[in-house]
Amino acid sequence: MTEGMSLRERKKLRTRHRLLAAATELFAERGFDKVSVAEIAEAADVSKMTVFNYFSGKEDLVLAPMEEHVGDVARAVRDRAPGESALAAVHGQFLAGVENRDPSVGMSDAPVVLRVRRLIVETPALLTRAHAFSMRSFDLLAEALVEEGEEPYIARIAAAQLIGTRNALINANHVRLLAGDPADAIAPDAVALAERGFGLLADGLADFATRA
Amino acid sequence: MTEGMSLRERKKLRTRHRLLAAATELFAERGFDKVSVAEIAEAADVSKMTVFNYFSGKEDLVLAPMEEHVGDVARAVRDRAPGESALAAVHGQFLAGVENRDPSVGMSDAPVVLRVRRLIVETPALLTRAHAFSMRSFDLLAEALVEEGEEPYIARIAAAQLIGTRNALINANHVRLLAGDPADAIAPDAVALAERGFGLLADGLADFATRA
DNA sequence: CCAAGAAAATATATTGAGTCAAGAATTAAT
DNA sequence: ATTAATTCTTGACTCAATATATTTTCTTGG
Repeated sequence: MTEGMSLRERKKLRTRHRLLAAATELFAERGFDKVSVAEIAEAADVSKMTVFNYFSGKEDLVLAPMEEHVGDVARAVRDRAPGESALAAVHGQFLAGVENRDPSVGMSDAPVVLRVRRLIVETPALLTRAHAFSMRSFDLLAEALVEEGEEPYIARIAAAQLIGTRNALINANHVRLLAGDPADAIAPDAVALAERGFGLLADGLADFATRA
Repeated sequence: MTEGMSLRERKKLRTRHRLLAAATELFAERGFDKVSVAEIAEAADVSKMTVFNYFSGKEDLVLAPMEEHVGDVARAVRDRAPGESALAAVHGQFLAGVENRDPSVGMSDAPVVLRVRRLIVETPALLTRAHAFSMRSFDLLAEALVEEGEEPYIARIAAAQLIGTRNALINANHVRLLAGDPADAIAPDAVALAERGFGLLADGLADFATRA
């Protein structure tokens, strides 16, 4: 696993893991805001500055793993089969994630995932940062659509609709997981809600919530 | 305008305006991050703590005026005519804003508005905070839809689609205004793009960006 | 009109996140 | 092995934000 790495690189990786472990431990114990970066540095036996060298902010000590998924949606659209619409690609990628119980679509009930998730929802700074990832996800999707020849402004509108829908679906999963439901119990509902949510997008909101 | 206010209240309002003016001035001159709150306090002839007494953070010195509009969309939906859909209400409210050259839909080319807008887009901290307002806007809209009897998860999905579309339209306006186009020049395009964007939502994305 | 009480502004101190310039350690090249 | 280039680490610093105590300013009942 670490072969082909220089001493420097191996050390770096170990330090990174020490920092993540120390931070998660302390945050889970006392909450995000009640732990200072200095304490984390001390627990991982490095200087405060080194923490910022490895992570671009205190928030990233929690959210770094999530960052790898910002390109998922755009990739799904780029890689879609001939004849498939962007919406179908996004829908399909979501369903695959549900099937795999993937944390990136809010479908893992692993204790460590839930603990981190709980930490995120009850910490405004983390929610904000998580939202920034979603923004990035949106940008990448819009870019992918533009590269396919869609008009930029239209691409951005469609991307907003697709990402917004997906986020709402992920959120619904989080709500249920944090309420204590096991992933296996909510998976069928997640699939059904996705059908309706993306269905709304496919068929239109024209008559939605029409006042009596 | 200020009748019915005690001397204290009038003074308070004036101090608030002094602070906003001083902050905007300094930020425009040297950039958000290069100005300290202490300097703003000094320029407005007030103590540092008073700044935090009037505004909940440095960011609000720029974004406070925007906060008043977080409820606009939800209100438009609540107040819509019988027979009108939620989408039509949001669309209508947007068109009205375009017509009035309202900054809240990105349609004012007043120099001071443009300066603030430029400041926001080039300052990550401000973008983040602005995004939080949009989040609030979304929550309020979802709430309004739930109160009308829509299922909560569906309401949140629809709200995400509506707010996302609207934000993308507003963004398009900002891009063009910052490129130097006058509001009168972009208004017709804004109306046309809204037609297409909300049209996408009304008629569905089913065939959008289908791969050849 | 004035004195007592309420509200607001100020001065000052503390905490904690994030930046910077300079030095220490690792790697690569001669 | 010596040196040069690169990368890591650090201590000292800046600044936002909070907390506390003191002073100034406004209101109001007698």
